[in-house]
Formats: sequence, structure tokens, C-alpha cells
Amino acid sequence: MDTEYNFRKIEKYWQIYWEKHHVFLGEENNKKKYYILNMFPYPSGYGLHVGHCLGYISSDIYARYKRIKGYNVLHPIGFDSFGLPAEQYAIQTGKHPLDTIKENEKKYTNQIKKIGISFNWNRKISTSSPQYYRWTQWMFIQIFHSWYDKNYESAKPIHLLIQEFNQHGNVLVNAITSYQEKFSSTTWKKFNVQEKENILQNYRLAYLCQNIVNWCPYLGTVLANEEIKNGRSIRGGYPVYKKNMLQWHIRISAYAERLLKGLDNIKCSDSLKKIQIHWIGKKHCFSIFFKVRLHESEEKIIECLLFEPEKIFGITFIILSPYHPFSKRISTSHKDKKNVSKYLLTHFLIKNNFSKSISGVFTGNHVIHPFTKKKIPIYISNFFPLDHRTKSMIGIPGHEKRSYQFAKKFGLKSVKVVKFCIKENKNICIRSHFLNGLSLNQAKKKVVKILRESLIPKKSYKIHDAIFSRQRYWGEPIPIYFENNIPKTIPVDYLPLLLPKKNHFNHEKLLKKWAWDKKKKRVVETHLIDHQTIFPIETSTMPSWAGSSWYFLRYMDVENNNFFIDKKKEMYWKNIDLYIGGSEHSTGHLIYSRFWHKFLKDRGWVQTEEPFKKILNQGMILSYSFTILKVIGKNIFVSYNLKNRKKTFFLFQELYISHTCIKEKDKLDINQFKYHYPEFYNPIFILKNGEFFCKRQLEKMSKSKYNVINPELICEQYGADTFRMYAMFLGPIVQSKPWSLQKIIGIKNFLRKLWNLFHKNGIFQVNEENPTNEEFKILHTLIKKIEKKIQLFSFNTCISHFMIMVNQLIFLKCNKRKILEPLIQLISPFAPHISEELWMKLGKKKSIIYFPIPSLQEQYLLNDKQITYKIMINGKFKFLEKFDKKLSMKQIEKNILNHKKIKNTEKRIKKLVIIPKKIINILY
RNA sequence: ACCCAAGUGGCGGAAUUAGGUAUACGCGCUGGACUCAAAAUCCAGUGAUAUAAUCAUUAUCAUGCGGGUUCAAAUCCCGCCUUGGGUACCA
Repeated sequence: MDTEYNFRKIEKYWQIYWEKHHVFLGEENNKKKYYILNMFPYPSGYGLHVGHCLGYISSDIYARYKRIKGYNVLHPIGFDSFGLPAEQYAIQTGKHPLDTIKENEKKYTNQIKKIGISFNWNRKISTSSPQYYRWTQWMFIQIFHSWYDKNYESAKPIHLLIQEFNQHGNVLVNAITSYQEKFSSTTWKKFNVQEKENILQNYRLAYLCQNIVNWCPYLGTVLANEEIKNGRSIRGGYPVYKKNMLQWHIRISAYAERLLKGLDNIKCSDSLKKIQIHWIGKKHCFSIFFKVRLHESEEKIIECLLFEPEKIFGITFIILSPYHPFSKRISTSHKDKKNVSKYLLTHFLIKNNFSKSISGVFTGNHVIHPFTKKKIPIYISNFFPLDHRTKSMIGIPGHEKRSYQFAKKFGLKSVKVVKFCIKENKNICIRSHFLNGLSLNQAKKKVVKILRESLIPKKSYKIHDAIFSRQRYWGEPIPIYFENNIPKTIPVDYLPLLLPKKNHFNHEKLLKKWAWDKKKKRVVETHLIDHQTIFPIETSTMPSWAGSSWYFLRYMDVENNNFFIDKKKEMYWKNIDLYIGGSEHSTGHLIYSRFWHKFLKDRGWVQTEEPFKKILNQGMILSYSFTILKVIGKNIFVSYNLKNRKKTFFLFQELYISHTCIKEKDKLDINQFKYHYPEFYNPIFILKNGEFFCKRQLEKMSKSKYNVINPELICEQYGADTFRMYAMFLGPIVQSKPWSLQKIIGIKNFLRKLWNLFHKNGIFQVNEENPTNEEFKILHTLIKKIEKKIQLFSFNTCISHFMIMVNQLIFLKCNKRKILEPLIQLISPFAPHISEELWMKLGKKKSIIYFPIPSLQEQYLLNDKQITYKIMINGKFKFLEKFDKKLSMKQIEKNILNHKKIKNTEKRIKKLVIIPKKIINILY
């Protein structure tokens, strides 16, 4: 038996042991369940870095803690393997995403296993495997065949709606829909198939419609804002345009209200809730309708949202989005038309996203103010964030920052119509005719009453229906074919609709075998399309959020080939008790998956309204990156602090370099640099004060910045237990923090001290005697602290408390079994390998996870008969003083005034503050 | 631009749940023990300034900046600054 702490041997042994003995399976049983999950990882080619590990280690600590608390823990992992990077990589290298993904998953799996995370590997899933995406496709089909009934606040099958249309038309229907008109059953029956489907598209929860996207013609694809810089694609540098395209959408707006309400039942930080609330962006407002004459005297109605009717006299202009249906034909004179089309042209070109300058164009047209009957000018502008439905806005520059800036630039009037009245101590209306002198509330009521015919109360939401189509290859095929332009779903028995094999990943989009044979029920060659029995299949794929919106359900029942989840298993695991992941997912993923879950609940396939009970955001790990200044086209490097001085002579480029070339802080080790970068032949360095400085920046870890830290190397050098504890000891999980290895020695020392507590002169030895009261007190203080701190996920302070206890035991030379056994159990979630090893050495025959954690015994912590008061003078702490518990306030006052440190001063006491059981503050 | 978060010694951080000893724990540094020496280990000290010329003591100032509330503010309120994240096709 080894006597030294040999982490290499120990960790390998226990990792094999756990796998061999199936210690972490998480099968359904009669114990209380606990479902803990990390957000879905995307297996990138760079492998795992320490940032990922932070989340896995924290979830693992909690999972292991819950197990020794007697829970049946589900702690699964899988891979979100569809998505852009693999496709991008394929385009660059020609390597098929399928192969890349497999390799990366394997790499991740090995890396995770090396840090001893207790995942249920038997439940691993991957979104790009057909057994999985079969059900993603199935769910899309269900969404397509559903509509939202507002009367029941629930999604329902579309055939019920069609039935209703046949009986009563849409007169009695209260649905979330983009269809405005009413029709009777007779009208409905007269519609042809195409017309009927066009109407149904306005009700379906998955529907086709036009939307504006960033189109890059050269790449033949739509780009994310992130993929664009200065109006050009980052990949290749090709121009990008705004384009209206027919896209699949998901009617997520139907669930806006429930997504808001559901937040009450999720335990998470207030900031996360705020982010979600802002994302949904609910506001009460009124629709106001203005008549406008288009060219050839055609009269149309413009709908705008009025948020504050009390400020109605402050309206001085109206804004339309360049994408408003009237924008192209609102101008009547030739000159205005010319100006408008010029503006529209420049704004279909994408510029930088957030450096929007104040821009706009006068249309030459007006609407009429409902009270003053004065003309209000209409402008077209993309300076404002506009409502997605109406694509318009009312400008009240007297009371809005952006409107004010706009008004100033275009020489429009800005009227303040609300003023604070000191006399009445409230805001009142001014310059508002019959509203003058009224409070805002009164004024609002009055306006609404007078205009009741044309002011319709509405709720406006910032959240809008999600675009679901992706003009990409590497995603789930959308199981739709087009029968004479009418979208039809592939029969569910013939799912999955397999992603076709493809060998070229350039922008060439045509698929050779991508048609649906309705009779033979199979995919056939595209050239066979005859629009009789063989029809084209939808060529877009699903977004990566589709697969990640329900994966947590599949973990409960991975092997099921009959349905996506077995009812009994769903009844047992229900939903996720704890969901851990980065705050960068606070909007997208959390909104989409909550929506998806609510839909499944409405249709009766799951029983819970919310998928996540508690959400914990982990912070990011940052790392220093270093860049140096190089003169473009020459092997001349300039010290960073000379950047501005030399600016006039040279054009610079900034290069990321490896941190191994840095000698201290931001100074470059020139010899190291020459050694690492021989490609810069005979480089010349321009120094400042004999040193060459780099630019040092704390950034997100990324291989392209050469600042990635690989956990494997740390595990090899220090061991997984040290790495795990160190990662936690860096600071609170929720905070972003820089990575540095400098302090890992502290944890290494701690684990060695812990090991030595169980050993004397290298021989394992524990004392069987009964512990003293003092020793028990130390133990139970720790138990109390750990219970509390683990619940708060304050794992860094848990480790501090372990250190304190171990130091105390070393001081007392205590190696008693009755103290060490509970100690090692408490530490086991944090450092499982060393704990298992010592547990075995203590003579235990089974893994430490099968032994319940000792409970707190308060009697060891009870204090004596005195209460300690903090004595302060003028609000500053001076000393501690004990008083008998029985003493009255008066007696305490008397005692403290007679205290030698108080009595001897010559100053007069002005005031004495006594807070019972806490402090005494003496004021001179 | 908007939304969310963070800012405490030389460094990572603790104390923030509910205002009540600011700097726990660890790193680093300094001194000592052991050693021929070094490493490792162990022991002690460690916010700043002043007083003291050793120990102690005491006082003042310190939680990004400027105000406010309070007997008492790192913690609550108002206004700024800096850094990180999100803003709908990166995941």
C-alpha cells in the first residue's frame, strides 16, 4: 500500500472503479429524485477548456452532495452537435461534420472523465443522431399542426380549428393569429385548398412568411449579425444585404404572457428574471390609427402604438420603418419619391450594427393630429427600435431622448407637455389645451374617453416570432414537402427524414436526392419531381436551438424507440431541479426551451409547465491574451507604449502571441519570441526604456487568442482533485474571473495536509478514542457551515472552512476516527478520488457515496450563559464585552458606563445606543 | 445606444441572505528553524500613515469616484467612471 499521496495512481483507480461498478447510473427507484443538469455543450474542435470545467465541477459537487444526502440523482450529459462551426470547418477543410463531431465528442468525453465528473454516461445523447432528431422533427410537425386558443390559454390540434371553421367560420374563435378579417362557415367552405391553407398559416404555431434577413449572395446563405463586420461577411469579406425571404417561423409570441408568468415559479437570480422580462418586453399601450393618402389618392390606415396618451399634444412626427408596407409608395411628389428611394437603397446595405447614426428621410406626406387637426410629418428612419408588428412609431421629442435627437437633426418641433408642479407635488399637463393642469392619470383617462372609438388598448411585446429556417446544411431537415406550394408534413411513421449525405460544403445548395414520393413514402431523386406524386422537400434546416429546446426530456428516457419519452419515467423525473450554465444563454436558449416545454405540456406530452425549477448562472473564465504591434509589410515590431507616437510614420497590425513569450506582466522576452516565431526573420524591435511592451488584455478564452488553458495538463501535473478544488477556490461560481495557476499550490498543500492527518511517519493510522468536546465542536461547526454554504453554492468558502478545520486538527494533533470519517465524507463531493481512497483505508467496503452524510448536532455548538456585545465608540468598533444573559438593559447600560475603558475618558457622553444581543454604541 | 452584472490589501477572494469587529482562507512577500547548501517542510509576521525607536499601545485614513440616509454603510438610495456579458443565425 502506498503511503505517499500518489494522486496519479489513486485517481486512475477510482475512475475505473466507478465505471466498472456502475456507481453513477441514476436508474428510476423509490428514492426521492434530484435532476441536475449542465447546459448543453457544443463539442468544438478545441476541446474542453477550464471555463467549461467550472460548470461541470460545480454541478458534480452538488450532485455528489445530493447523493450522500440520500437522493437518487440524475446527472446526464450529451452534445448539441448540429450547428455552424462544424459546417464552417467542413467548408474550409472538406471534412464531413459527422466525422468532426464524432472526434470532438470523444475528445470531450475523455477529458471530462479525467476530472472525475459523475455523469450518467449511459444516457449520453447527441442532437445530430437520427434517433434523436427524429423526435425533434416529430415535435416540429406537432407545432405545425397546432394553433393557440386564447380562451383556454393553450395550444390545440389544428383539426379542431378546421372543424370550428366548418361550423361557425372564425367568428367565435379567440386565437393568437396574424389574420385580421372575419369569415363565416359558408365563406370558409367556398375557399379553395390553397386559400384555406393561406388562412391556416395565420393560425399555425409553425408558419411560413416573409422576413428580413442578412443575405450574402456570394456565400449563398443568411448570416448572423456576429458574422458581419462593416457590412461584409467576416468569412471572405463579401457584401451583405437586407433581404425579405420566405422563412419558417414559430409563433412564440403566443406564449409571451405565460413565459412572463412562469418566471414566478423559477428560482434564479433577479438579474436573470429581469433579462427575461426585458426580452419579452411587455408594455401596455393603445393602437391609434391615422389616415394617410398614398399616391393616386389611395387612402390607407397607418397603425401606431401610443404608450402615453396624456402626452398626445407632444406628437410632432411619425416614423415608419424602411420595411413598412407603405414606405415605398407613401411619397406623392417626384422629388420626395426620389429622396425616399435613395434612403431605402442605402439602408438595405448593412452597416455596423450598433453605431447607428441619426438618419432618416422626410416622405413629404402627413397624418392629421386627432385634436389639433394640424399636419404631422411622416419620416422613414431606421434610427429607432420599432415595434415589430406595426413597424411604426410616434415621435414625442419633448419626452424621449432619441426622438429629441432626431427632431433636433431634422429641425422638428420639440414640445414639453408635462411639467412638475411644486405646489401640487406632482406632474401635470401643460401646453395641452383641454388637458392643461390635469394630472397624468386624469389626462390619460380623458384622452382615452374622448378617442374611445379610435384608441384600442393593446399589449405590446418586444418578443417576436422566431425565424426557424436556416439556409444551412448541418441541421435537422424540416420534415415538410410542398404539394403545389402547399406545405405538407412527412407522415410521422416515416421519420426521421434523414439528412442527405453531401460531399461538398461550398455554397452550392442543390440537393440531388431531395424529393418526396407521396405514394411510396420515401425520399427520391430531385429530377423525378412531377408535382403529381413526387414533390420537392423543404431545403432549409432547423436552427440549433430546436434540438436544444427539449434534450433535457430525452435524458429521462434515452433508449425509447416508441416515443420521445415514457410517461412513467416523465412522472418520476418531472423536470430539472437545478440547471447550471453561462449567463450568455439567459435569453435565447432559456426562452426557446421554456416555450417548447409549454407547448408539449399543452398537447399533453409532459406534465410540468416549466422545465427548470432552479437556474444557476456560472461566470466565465477569463485569461490574459497578449498582442504585439507589427509594422505592416515589415519585420519591425514596436513597443506598445510607443503606438501613438509612431502613428504618423507607420501602419500597424496587432498580432496575438503566445503567453510563453512574456517574461513579466506585459514585457516581451525577445529571445523567447525569436525562438517561438522563426517566421519573422531578423526582426527589429523598437524599445521603450530598454523594454518591449505588449498589450495585455483579459478576455474570454479562445484558441485564436492563444490564451486557452487545457485542463488535461493541469490534471496530469497536479491531479484532478487539486484541479477541481482549485477551480472552485478561485471565487464565487457566478462571477467571471481570470485564470491563473499561481495559487494552485495552496490546494496542493491542503490535500497533502489532509492526507497526512491519516498517516504517521508514512503509515496509515487513526485513533479509535472518543473525541473531546472541543474536537466535536470543530467538526459540527464545519458541518453547519458546509450545509449552509453548499445550499448557497458558495463552494469557495466551503474550501476555506475545510482548510480551517484541517489546520485546527493538525494543531490539536487529532487523528480520531470519529472526527476524520465525517470530515472525509464532507470533503468527498469536492475531492472524490482522495476521499474514496481514504475511505477504503478506513476499512469501508463500498464507495463513499453509499454512506449518508453525518447530520448536525447542535449541542456541541451551544454557547455559555453570556452574550458578547460589540462595543463601539462613535460608530467605530473598539472591543468585545461579555454580559450575563439575565441582565436587563438598564443593568447592561450601568455596567458599560462603569467599564474602565469608558469611565476614564473626560468627554461627555451624548448618546448611548444598545441593540439587544448585538452592539453598544457610545457617542461622545 | 439599450439591458444585465462586477469593481475590497501586492494577488484570488471573505464579510452582502437581514446595515453591526472590513480584509477570514489561500497565494505572494519578510524573518526564523532544519540543511554544508538548495528544494521541500515547519514556526512567526504581513492594509496604509503617524506615535513608539523593543514589545505593546493609541490615533487617523482605507471596500472604483462624488453625494445622501443612519447611532452605525463594502452592504441601502441618487449621480458618474471602468471592465465583462447579452442584443434575436456563435454556442
